Amino acid sequence: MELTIKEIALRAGVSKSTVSRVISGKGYTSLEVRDKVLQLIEELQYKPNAVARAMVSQRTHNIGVLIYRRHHPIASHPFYGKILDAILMTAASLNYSVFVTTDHEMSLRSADFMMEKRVDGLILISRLQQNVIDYIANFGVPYVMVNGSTDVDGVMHIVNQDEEGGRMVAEYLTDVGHRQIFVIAGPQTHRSHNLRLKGFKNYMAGMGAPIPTSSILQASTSTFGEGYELMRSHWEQFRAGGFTALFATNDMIALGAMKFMLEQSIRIPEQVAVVGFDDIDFAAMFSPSLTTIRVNTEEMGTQAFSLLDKLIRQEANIENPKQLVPRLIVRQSTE
Amino acid sequence: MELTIKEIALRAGVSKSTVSRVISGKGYTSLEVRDKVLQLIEELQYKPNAVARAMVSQRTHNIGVLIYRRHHPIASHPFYGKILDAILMTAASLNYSVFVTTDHEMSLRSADFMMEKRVDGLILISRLQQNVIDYIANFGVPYVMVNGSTDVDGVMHIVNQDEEGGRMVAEYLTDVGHRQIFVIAGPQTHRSHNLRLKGFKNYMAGMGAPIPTSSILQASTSTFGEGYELMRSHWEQFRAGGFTALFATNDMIALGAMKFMLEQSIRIPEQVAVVGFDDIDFAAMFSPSLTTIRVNTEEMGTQAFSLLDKLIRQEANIENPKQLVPRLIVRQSTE
DNA sequence: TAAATATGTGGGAACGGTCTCACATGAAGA
DNA sequence: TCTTCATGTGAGACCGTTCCCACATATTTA
Repeated sequence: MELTIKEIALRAGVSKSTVSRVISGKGYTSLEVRDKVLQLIEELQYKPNAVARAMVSQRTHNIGVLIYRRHHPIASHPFYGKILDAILMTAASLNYSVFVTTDHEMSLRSADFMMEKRVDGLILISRLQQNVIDYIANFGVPYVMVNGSTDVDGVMHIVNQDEEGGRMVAEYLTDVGHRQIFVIAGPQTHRSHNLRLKGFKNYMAGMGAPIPTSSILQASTSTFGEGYELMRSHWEQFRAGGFTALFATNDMIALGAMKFMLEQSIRIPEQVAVVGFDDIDFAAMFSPSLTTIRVNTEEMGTQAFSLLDKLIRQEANIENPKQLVPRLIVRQSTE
Repeated sequence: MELTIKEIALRAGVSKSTVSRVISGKGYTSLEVRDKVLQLIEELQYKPNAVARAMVSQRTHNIGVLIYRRHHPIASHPFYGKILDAILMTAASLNYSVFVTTDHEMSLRSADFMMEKRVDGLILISRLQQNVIDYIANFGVPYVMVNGSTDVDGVMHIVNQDEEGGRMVAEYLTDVGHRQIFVIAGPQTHRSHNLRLKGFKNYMAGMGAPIPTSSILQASTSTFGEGYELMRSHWEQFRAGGFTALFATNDMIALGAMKFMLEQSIRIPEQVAVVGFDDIDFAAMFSPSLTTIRVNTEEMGTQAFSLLDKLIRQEANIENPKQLVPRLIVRQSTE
């Protein structure tokens, strides 16, 4: 049925051991035999069976990416999708194949599946519950977390310097003269939103212009719709408060808020300056384009995979990853 | 080392055949033995080894998604990413795992890899060259193409009714009074752009208002940047021609063109009405939101996988998929 | 010249499952 | 009572590789 090493061996008049040696390049083979076998492989389009290979080597050279989500699939998510892309690229360059799965929060189904498929390692993106980590750790598969909702002791975690990013926003906005700044903060259940807010607040307090709780709106999801809706319902408060700038802890929220304001013919940045966070593709495309803090998603994906690879290869002295350095990108929404 | 069926059998005091029977539910097993084995499996957290299973069943229950790209990874692409998401969902519900790979045009590296991994089937997204198809077909693996750059004889192809969509745009724009319509057409190398343009032109000609070649701009890529750039370089021509509407054969181009016009303080839709195609998420978020033709990407992904599953299961009488029905979504950019 | 080493090859166990077959036993049908 | 059949179990081949080991032969080294 399937074209096997045995068939090649038969045609070449040698044993399968010899063919195996030619393919792997390990051990001795005469030039004569090598040429013959290689030619046969080319001719018959023989592809080694990675399944059988995994069976004996106990390594599949496959990894799994688990993306946790609340309600919707997010492989196409403007932020997480970028990270995924980088993982895909890096993995391919190191000859790994990648299973991509999304799962409901708390569900172990995907994780289960990946265990059965005997992936060499896992990358966990976004929110991740303790039970999932326990489950995976229990199974003994190496894993790396990317931009998780919380830090977990002993878990390798690739994250951005979110607190520093929040500080940068505050520094920039005050530098260009803003004092009355309104904030829409993403879900408190997520680490990055909390740290961004923290960095921002701390700097402002340090400047002698602390942000009162009343100027901070708590978003329940970090979506465009939520940003739009919160801006709509609080516009009167915003206007009355004499605010000149808005900081949203991610771009999606910022963009949603902007959309509402533009519909009300509020001029950005003249009446309201807006700063987001993430630098998703759409931030630059929006009109006006959005000033934001760029999170190096490509580096996140690359680092996550490289780290996982080290873990898989059981390299010695693996260091905890350094937090990624964010960068302020000034665009039309503030100047 | 690994927890195997043999170990379970040992502890339960039965043979591995019996354990296998309990797990698969095939054949007879006494209630007593069944309970004991099941309890042991639960207790020891035994996960059947899908690799070994694939070895004997000659079915991996894995499929591969190949996304071809020109220059950049596109798992995070606003259009293809949506299709990918739908595939991921559908596949998961049918207990398949999905390898996602992107590759350079013409490269067979990813395809090769998928063959070695012995995927049960392949889904090919976007552009796809004859050589890749030949290569895969030669290997005898079932495959389905989604929104490919060209139709290929005998290849199952999930596509949108692009020509009909183009017609809908023309009908709508003429209905609301536009006669002087400017067009930016995406790359001629892609089937969908050609058909969208064709449907549009045919309707206009039928209305006695044919579109002269001079009002059709040929884009070399279907990107935001290209839309922006083409609009910038041809704005004078546009203005002088007395055009009142713009049709771009996809949303990204349309959005790019809009971005330029908004920067020039051109009012949309009062001065220029704009219609795109695809209905990517950003279309609704942009300000003004974009009137467009919705392509049912979710259905595309779902159909693609369902079809592939039928092919894999060698179901009888598999019909060629029906083209998906597009829908006009009217938004702020035209009214 | 004998022993050690380099070079080349094949046999067969192992990886962790599935599945066919043979073989029990007990109950039902002739 | 003898056959038939449903129920329950275990032995062992097999899937396509890798890799260890045994065994040649040729080439060095002592």
